[in-house]
Amino acid sequence: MQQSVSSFRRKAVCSNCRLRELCLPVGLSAGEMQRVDDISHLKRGYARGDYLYRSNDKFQSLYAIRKGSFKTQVLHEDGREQVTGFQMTGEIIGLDAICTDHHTCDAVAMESSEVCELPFNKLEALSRELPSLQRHLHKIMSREIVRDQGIMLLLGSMRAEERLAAFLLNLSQRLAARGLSPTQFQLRMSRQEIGSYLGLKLETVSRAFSN
Amino acid sequence: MQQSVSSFRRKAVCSNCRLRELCLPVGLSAGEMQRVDDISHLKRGYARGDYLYRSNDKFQSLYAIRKGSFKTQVLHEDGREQVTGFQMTGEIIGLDAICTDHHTCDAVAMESSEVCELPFNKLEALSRELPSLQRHLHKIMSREIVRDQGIMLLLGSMRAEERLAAFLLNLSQRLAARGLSPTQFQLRMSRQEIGSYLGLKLETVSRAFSN
DNA sequence: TGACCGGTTTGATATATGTCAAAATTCATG
DNA sequence: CATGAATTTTGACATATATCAAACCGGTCA
Repeated sequence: MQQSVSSFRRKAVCSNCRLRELCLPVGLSAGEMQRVDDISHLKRGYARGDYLYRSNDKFQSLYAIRKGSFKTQVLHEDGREQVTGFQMTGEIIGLDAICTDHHTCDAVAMESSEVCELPFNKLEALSRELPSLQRHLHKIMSREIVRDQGIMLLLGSMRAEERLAAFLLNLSQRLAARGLSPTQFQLRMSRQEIGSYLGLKLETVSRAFSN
Repeated sequence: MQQSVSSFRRKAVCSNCRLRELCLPVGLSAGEMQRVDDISHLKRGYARGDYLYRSNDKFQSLYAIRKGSFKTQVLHEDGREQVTGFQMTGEIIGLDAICTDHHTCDAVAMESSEVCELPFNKLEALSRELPSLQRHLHKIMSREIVRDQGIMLLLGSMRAEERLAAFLLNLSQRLAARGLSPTQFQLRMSRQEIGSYLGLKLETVSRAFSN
């Protein structure tokens, strides 16, 4: 298996989720990181189409994506759906649920995926002890707010081609940040899903690609 | 003045900002509330058009709106602007700035307004001591994320009239929650601003109103 | 191999919203 | 109270995107 070496290293320092390698360069010491790891559980075996959580599910945990990718979507009562994001390795999902204690969107795996479950009560308790964890958590939430602002700008004031360009650029940057090729990558999402995310119909997305 | 009685009460229990009356029914004891109040400063005298903060300003504080209302907007380099929200009494703004330590949007007063400044470092320190404050802060951030999801749904999949209806309904609910008339109220924002918020041109907003 | 199936592309046309311009209204100011 | 500026409404028309339909793929499975 291509993972045996890193698995070994993981065993040595991080019995559980190997969160250190996700969640970005955060100013946590090894010991602090270990404590976060101690409260988290690895959950594997999500296949394309599997739900990580559904709207209205009781809120228990945040999830750090360890492998694969997910989409999040909100559903209007009348069946309309809006994809609110595509999340990849190292990103945290579930933040929407804190305010009502229930999830307000669905999270669906887009490929074979694994996550680290982070029980939120424990995370809160730990972040009272560890100021740098506390700060990190706040930054993650704030970053999500800023991301959302960007999407509002996109949906509110860009035309179809610009939206698609912005989307691809964003994807490219996030891939590059993970050491993957920023110029060549496979889109895990359908035209339909991209369209929902960008506020366009799939035909429009398709045409925007052809041009 | 219509405020003299409550001013007196304020003096007695809350020297500073009278935060207890804002920021919603939060599970803080009087003593805890007092401690939050102790770190906050009242800032008054914002007139229509005044900036509370600007994009790229160094992040210092969150602001609880104590009187009046603000709009927040992000600017695209090419001059396009997108209004990302209209905030009223009791709402907290500035959360976007945590992640980069700089504000990512402008906040502009829409009428004569006052805010309580909440220095974020102190707020974080205090929330390490007071779990219920910590939880409250997380809920506020999460609520903002959920609000943004709702706007994405609006911008991504509703037609002009629906957007306007959703906007007015939301406004009405927030006013009602503050004990104001939910059926009759004055719009403090221009057609242009509403349009920017809803991803529409002002003429379209105007027409949607007429129909 | 061939038939099927979901997803995608392409085409023809419809429609919602944008654009530009003028009239109407409201607001500010002297 | 009068004047002009700013905002809003209304109209005629342009256009980007949606809609509907058909053809085109690329993979899966018998």
